[in-house]
Amino acid sequence: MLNQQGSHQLPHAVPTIKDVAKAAGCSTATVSRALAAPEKVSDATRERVNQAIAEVGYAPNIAARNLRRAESKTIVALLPDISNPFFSEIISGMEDVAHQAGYQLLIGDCEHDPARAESYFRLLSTNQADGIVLLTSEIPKALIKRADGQADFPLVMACEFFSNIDLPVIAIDNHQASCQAIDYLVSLGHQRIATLSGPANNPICRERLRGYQDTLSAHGLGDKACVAEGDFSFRSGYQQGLMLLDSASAPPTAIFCHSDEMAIGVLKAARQLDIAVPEQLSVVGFDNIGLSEYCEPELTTVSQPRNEIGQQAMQSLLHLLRGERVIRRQTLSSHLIVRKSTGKVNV
Amino acid sequence: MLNQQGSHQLPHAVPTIKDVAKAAGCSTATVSRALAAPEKVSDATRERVNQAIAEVGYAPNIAARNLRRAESKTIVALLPDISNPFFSEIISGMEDVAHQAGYQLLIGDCEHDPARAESYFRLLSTNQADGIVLLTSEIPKALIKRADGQADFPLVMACEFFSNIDLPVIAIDNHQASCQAIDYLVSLGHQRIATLSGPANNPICRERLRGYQDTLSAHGLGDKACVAEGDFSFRSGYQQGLMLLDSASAPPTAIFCHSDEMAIGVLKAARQLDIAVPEQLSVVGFDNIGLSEYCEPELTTVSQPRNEIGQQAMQSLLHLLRGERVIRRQTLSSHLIVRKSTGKVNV
DNA sequence: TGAAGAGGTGCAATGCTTTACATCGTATTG
DNA sequence: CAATACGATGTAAAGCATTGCACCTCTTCA
Repeated sequence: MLNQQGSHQLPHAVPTIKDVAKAAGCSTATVSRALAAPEKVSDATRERVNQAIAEVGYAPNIAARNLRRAESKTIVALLPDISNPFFSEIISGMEDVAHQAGYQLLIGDCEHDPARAESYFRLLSTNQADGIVLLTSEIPKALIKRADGQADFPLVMACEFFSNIDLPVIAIDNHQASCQAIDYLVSLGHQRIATLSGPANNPICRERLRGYQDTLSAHGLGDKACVAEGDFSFRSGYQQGLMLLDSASAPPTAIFCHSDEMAIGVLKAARQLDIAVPEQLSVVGFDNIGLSEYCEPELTTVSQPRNEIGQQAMQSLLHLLRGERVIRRQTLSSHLIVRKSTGKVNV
Repeated sequence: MLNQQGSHQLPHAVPTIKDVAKAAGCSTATVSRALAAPEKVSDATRERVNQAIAEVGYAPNIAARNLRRAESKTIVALLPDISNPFFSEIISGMEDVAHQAGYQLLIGDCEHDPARAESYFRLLSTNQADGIVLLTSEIPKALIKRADGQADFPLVMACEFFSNIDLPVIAIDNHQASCQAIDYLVSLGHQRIATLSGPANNPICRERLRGYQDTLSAHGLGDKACVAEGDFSFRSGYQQGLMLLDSASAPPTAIFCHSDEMAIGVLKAARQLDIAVPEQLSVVGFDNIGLSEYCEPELTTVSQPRNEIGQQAMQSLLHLLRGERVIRRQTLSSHLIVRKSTGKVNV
């Protein structure tokens, strides 16, 4: 009876591998092989199978395949906040590599909410995802330890990292990038250099702050450090910018910001206070987002190879999934792009 | 033998519904029901099942569920370009509604490449996605007609639409939004008003252009129309801005742009040509992206209720998936936000 | 008291693909 | 020519959850 079904199928029934097998006059195993491992099938058969596939309009049911193979061919990219333009090119890099390898990318926006992060992690245990690229350190750490065996948990971090959990990390050297930016400001004659940091508990911000302190100290300016804390957004840049610049006693002549968005917020604060950039204030951003070339003045900023970070991160994760060993730390190079928001100090 | 497996399972084998059934002393059917339809199971049993689930650490295998139920609980959001900040809040709105209904959102970035779009559409026929929210009209139209029966193909459009294909659409009234912007510019005394449009074959741009023409004509300025074409990007705004403003014969005193990014590009062009905004040139953008409050000068722009558009679009798609009828056209209201990039004309 | 109904549960088929193992025929080798 | 090997294909058993149907027990009502 089962074998007869084909003949009374509803007109729009979705064709399965059985229909193809029947049309090609072979078994389902052969069809499956013709698709998954063409070299295991004779030329003639392969040809017939391909024709049959076209004829019946077959597309494999991926849920069935996933079930059988116990994989999902899906990777989750976990972001702190999708509206941050910094991530779009990283995603693009990840997507390229993932697609090439036959994987899908599921973008998970945590919106700074641990519950969301948890829900994305749950995809791993329900076989809905094979691995995760983590682009934020703002998640409950318990998730990582709990989730599976320690060793080869399919998880890599990009850009960010945890100070106390050992995971493969693909990122720039934030300490060095920061040193370079501060060095440059010092070379322009600045002495009162403030930093507008991201969240203080964020490891990459800590590294950047270390670089800041170290460089100031190296130039004998260690006691002039001045740090404000923001959250990477326009708004916090604007608010903290007002605060830093409006202080009665000697305001900074340069501000190093941990994101371009905050830097642009600072530019707005400066305009509002009638402080000319770069004549009276130098501003340095971080990330080189598209906008940084179009704001006024164009922004001096630290550029990260975002596309490459995305690609490498995905590459590493794929290695992990194949059971291969993976380099624990891949450091890509950043560089300072000098535009028009920085200038010699005006005494 | 099969039934014994439990006792020689590897320590890390993933528990299945069978393990739960065994631990709870009932059948798998009961476990399944306890999860999917708790009211069909006695209180005592439900309690035992829940305990058993916790005990063995069970999580349902979603691939198996999807296979059996012939659904994926996944919705694709198809974007023209993920790096465009305009979309992030729409995505956020869609995600909220989708999650609430137990669906996942898969973000598909077409990158203006028809092949990519096609690959996302293919997810429908392979049971990897249940429906699509289309946020771009830049895809091969054949995809839509081919994909399935005409009637209730699970597809809705948001923001954009096709001129010749009837699909549920959730969007603002672009014609009216455009009229409002131009009216405002005319009320400031502008006569030479140019439009920097998005791609000319884009239906929403056409609507906006119609609004532009209609409003000019209504004010007896029909012959002063001047249209340039961009692609929504900073860069094209900058380039076309230079072109419009640098022309020898009477340059426009106002430019209405079809995206905030282009408007910001125009601002840069104006700066470069030493044209003061808003004293010598008024600029209006479209979309009210976060940045528009932080550029110099702050941008007058048309605001779309992006979050709401996303929510409604997802809501409509879910209706469609439940087989319910759906309103063909939902028009949400936009409004003009006046900031500092527009002013009275200076003769 | 008997019949009908309702609530709770289990059995087993089903969804579709993959793959270990068996089979068959032909080619190769000693 | 016999023995072996190999290539091509088929058979059937997973993989896991869901659900139609059957069954049992206990009420409830006539």
